[in-house]
Amino acid sequence: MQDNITKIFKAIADPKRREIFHALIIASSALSITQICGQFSISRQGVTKHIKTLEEAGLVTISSQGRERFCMADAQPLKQVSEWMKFYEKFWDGALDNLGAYLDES
Amino acid sequence: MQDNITKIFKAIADPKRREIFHALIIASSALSITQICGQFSISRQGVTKHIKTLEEAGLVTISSQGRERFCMADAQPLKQVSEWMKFYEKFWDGALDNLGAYLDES
DNA sequence: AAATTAAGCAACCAAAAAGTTGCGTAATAG
DNA sequence: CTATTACGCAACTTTTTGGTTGCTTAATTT
Repeated sequence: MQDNITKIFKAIADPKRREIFHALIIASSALSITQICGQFSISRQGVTKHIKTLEEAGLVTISSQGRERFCMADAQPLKQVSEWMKFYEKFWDGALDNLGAYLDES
Repeated sequence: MQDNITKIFKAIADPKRREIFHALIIASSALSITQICGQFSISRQGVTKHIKTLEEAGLVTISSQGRERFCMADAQPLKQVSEWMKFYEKFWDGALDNLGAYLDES
């Protein structure tokens, strides 16, 4: 499909997916699909699709128990985003000065 | 359209746009649309559209000079991404321990 | 055993996104 | 003045995305 970091970026680019991810992060336990549905105004299948996207990005892990599928957020992949951004931080504010710093270190 | 941070996320979610942004960041001067085109295998209009998306996210600023439009990257909006991520950093590695830290500070 | 519940799958739909081509126009070069 | 260049605009195509509904299956309840 697309490379890993693109999957992560795309996953968090959607506001509803960010909401779902957030809900899972702050949940005290893993949540089933139905439990997640309860918090949002979209259909179960809609939620399922978002969860799948998040899962493929590694931002959600799922463990099946009986007929239920419990979802847990995993923030780890966001490290990759952080890594990606590290390069560009040099260019925040007073781009020219920091560009100098960048050139120095290379 | 959509809120500001979503625009930023969406802008950088596309790999070609990340490439263009990168090319602009490391360029020693502002680049015209045509100059940017030279580095990528899509049509000029394709580039123009990507530039527009980046511009709307605040990641590119444009100054017109005669018939040319010179583009410059601005990394500043990425700060917002960094801000957004700050919350989730607590949950990297050993989620449980860090969750404790999060609960303490709230 | 029958009814209910949790969820997957597939098909479908509408809107957005990524990209193209064609044409017009204003600035610059010859 | 003419030719060329840099670009915007508009229309159009294809893919992707966000979302839906209907149906099925497998676990649970009652």
